[in-house]
Order: sequence, then C-alpha cells, then structure tokens
Amino acid sequence: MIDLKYLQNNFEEASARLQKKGVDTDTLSHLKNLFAELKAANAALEAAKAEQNSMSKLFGQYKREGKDITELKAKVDANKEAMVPLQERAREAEEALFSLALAIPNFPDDDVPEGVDEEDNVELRRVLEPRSFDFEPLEHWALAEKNGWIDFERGVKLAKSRFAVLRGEAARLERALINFFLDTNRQKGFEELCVPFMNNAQMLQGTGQLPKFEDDLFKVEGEDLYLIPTAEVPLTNMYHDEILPEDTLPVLMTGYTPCFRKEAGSAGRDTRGMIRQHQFDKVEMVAIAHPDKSDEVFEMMVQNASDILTALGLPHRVVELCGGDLGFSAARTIDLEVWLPGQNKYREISSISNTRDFQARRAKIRFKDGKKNRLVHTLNGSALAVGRTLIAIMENYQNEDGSIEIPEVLKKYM
RNA sequence: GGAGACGUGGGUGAGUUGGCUGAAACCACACCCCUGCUAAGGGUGCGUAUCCUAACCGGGUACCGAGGGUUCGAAUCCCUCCGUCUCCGCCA
Repeated sequence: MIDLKYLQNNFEEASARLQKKGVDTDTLSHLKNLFAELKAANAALEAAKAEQNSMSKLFGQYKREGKDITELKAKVDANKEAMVPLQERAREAEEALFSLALAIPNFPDDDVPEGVDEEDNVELRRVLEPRSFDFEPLEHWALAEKNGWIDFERGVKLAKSRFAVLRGEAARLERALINFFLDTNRQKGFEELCVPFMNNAQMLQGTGQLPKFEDDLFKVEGEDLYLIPTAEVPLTNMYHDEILPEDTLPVLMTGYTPCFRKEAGSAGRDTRGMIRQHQFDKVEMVAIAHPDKSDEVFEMMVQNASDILTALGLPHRVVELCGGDLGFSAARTIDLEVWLPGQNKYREISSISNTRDFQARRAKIRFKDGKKNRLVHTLNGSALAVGRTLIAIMENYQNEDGSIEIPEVLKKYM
C-alpha cells in the first residue's frame, strides 16, 4: 500500500509519480478525500467514545459511593445512542478507503524509464554471445518430442491444458537445476527455506496479490487458502507483522516451490510448449532489507541471477522495465531474458524487484531503528525459473541430431 | 476427526464474584548512580497502532489468540473461528 500521509501532504508529486503506472489523478484525489473522511469520522467517533468512557468511570464511582445514578444513566444511554451513526460512518469510511487503497499500485522509482509496455523497456547489457548454429535450431517442443522429455498430452489428461509431465532425463534435469540454484543462492548467503505451497488470504494481501488479482489465483475450496503463485508470498510473509532487530538485516532467503497461476487474460499466448504453464517450478530469492541498503541488495540479486545464467552458459540480456510494464507492487524491476535460439528471441527467465516499503506496509514488516519502528524494504527475484531454464538449455545445447548436451556445472547434479 | 485443558506485554507469570488493570511481580533489556574489581546494591525507563500537536512532551482512541455479542462499563460473561497441549482415532 502506498503511504497515504505522503499522498495527502504531497498530492501533486504523488500524482505525477503514479502517472507512470497509469493511475489517473481523479482516482488519487478520490483516495485522498476518503482518507480525510476516515480521519474526520474517526475523530468524531473517538471523541464520543472518550465521553462514554469517562461517564462509565463516573458510573462505577457513583455506585461505590451509593449515589443516585438515574440521571447519569440517562446521559450515558443518550450518548451511546448518538454513537451509533458515528460508528456506522467510521466503518463505511474505513471500508471505502481500504478497498480503494489496496488496489493502488506502488510508486515507481524516479529513475524508472517512461513507457507504456514492454516495447519501452530499456536493455542495459547483454551477457554471453549467442552461439551460431550451422543447422536450423529447433524449438523446445520439437526437441521435447524427439527426446521424449515432455509429455504434454498426459499433462492435459491428468489436469487440464497448460499442464505437462516431464519424463526421464528432463525430470532429472529439472531436479538438478533446482539443486544447483539452491546451492548457489545458499553460497551467496541466502538461507534455504522449505515453505507451505498454500498461504492464507492475509498473506496474499501482504504481498499484493489480493484483493486485486484474485482471478489469477487457484483457491482451495472451503478453506482460507490459495496455491501460491510464487515463493515470494511465503518467503516475504515469513516476517508478516513482525519487528526485526536492525542487526538481522538484510534477511536473505531462498526457496524452491512450484508456482500456480491461472493465467487469466493470457488466453492464446504461449499455448505451444512449456513457456506458460499453470504450474511451474521456481527458485526464489527474497530479501528484507534496511531502507538505506535496499539498492545494494537489489544489485546483488540481479548479479546473482545473471551469474547463474552465465555459469550455465546461457546468453541473456539485462532489461530495466519501464513504468508501464512494472508490476503492481514493484518500484523498480529488472528482468533477465534468456536467449532462445529456436524461438530466435530473448524470453524472460527472471524478474527481480524492489518493492521498497509497499509490501512492508501491507504486511506490517518493521525493524527497530533505535527506539522507533520503521518499515523495511522487501525485494524478490527469481533465481531462477526452473522450467524456462530447462527450455533454454534444450534450445541452446541442442545438437543437429536433436540430442541435448548437459551443461558442465550440472553434471555433478545428474 | 472425537474428548478434555488452555491461549495475557521480549520471556516467566498475576489477574477469571465485570469498574480503581494497558494490565502486578519477577527476568531479560537500556540508561543513570554507587562501588576499584572479575560479584553486588540503588534509581529510572522499557508494548503496538492511530489521531490531535512543531514534537519520539502531553492527551484521546483501540488492542490481553482472531472476529462478533451482552453491558453504562469486559482480559474477566456468551457465541463462532484459529491455535497449543493431553488422551483416542487415522496416516506419509
């Protein structure tokens, strides 16, 4: 959630900043009014409560002293009745405010490039030269078929479309990648965690998936539980509603989880192959950082993800997202796009974001800064998406006969 | 899943015939004083959120697992849910 006090006191500036994310001024001005209304409603209600409390105290005193209470009782009853509409007003104001406030995206950083969609993203650098083929490189689904690696039909049979089964070497390669990623992250100082794959609504709200993006989530029937769309949710919410000692920062966490997404709204996109699935494996990095140090941590995370791709010998490029392409919670995001020679293009394989205090405010994650409690910054990033790495290896390491080499660093994991 | 017990501040733990308890006491922690010794003693402070305010000074409101209810007034009474422990059942 954005800082409503900041919005109130710096409306012009706040409004200008959120333009980048496509939030119009009218909405923000409405939000500002709702905030003022809630404050006014609460002030009125709290004054009435204060009155009620002091009269109640008197009430007890009178009784002890054996005084007559009928007059006081009448006053206190009248005040209580007068509070009913005040209570209603405050409740409505709160509901109105939060239903809007929770749907407002985070401010982008000032140096985030202008732009409306991925066309306007800025390529920062390329790492590793794509290999040149002396034959026509195949796309991963063709390679999958030749090698018997991915059973799309049976994935669909078992579940529905956008589910697949990895078989034999591919299943082992998937597992090897998970282990390789976790080991690498651990060596960089990330604590490895194995977390629940379902989280409750409050946690999903903490990281920003709820209430706005419920349609993208698989909900467990009859339970207050959702299948996680990313390990960012459980890892970040590890410290939901907690106050961390300053010297524990940054908290670095990594974990492997499957991720579940309905992919509502992406009908028809990437239907071929294994690029976009309802369930995919991912190893995630999450950092809880001191606000003054989150930029450093961010750079470290980008570098780590890039280094993993380099270690695997996978050519990739580093792309800074423009304002319009930024996710809901992100103030800044860098994507890593891996080269897919079969598709002849770069495709996203990691996305690293700094959400600043946006998630921290929702999830109430603070640290002790001297005597005061301050919101932390939270960061998250993939290192890496496992299924897409598998695809990248298939396409980049293919031979003319359709066989696939295993990258050197993975051999000890196979 | 069934039966019983229980859920208080960083920890231990009072408080359950409703009011003077936002909450005793002790421990831990912070600062100060005393003391020249590898100890002890004394004092003060020590929850979170939000509103008023220039203010981390003062005051209001809310919070004793969560959410409702009864009442002038609830940590204390009632209901629902969640969780913990014990016994039984079940299972990887």
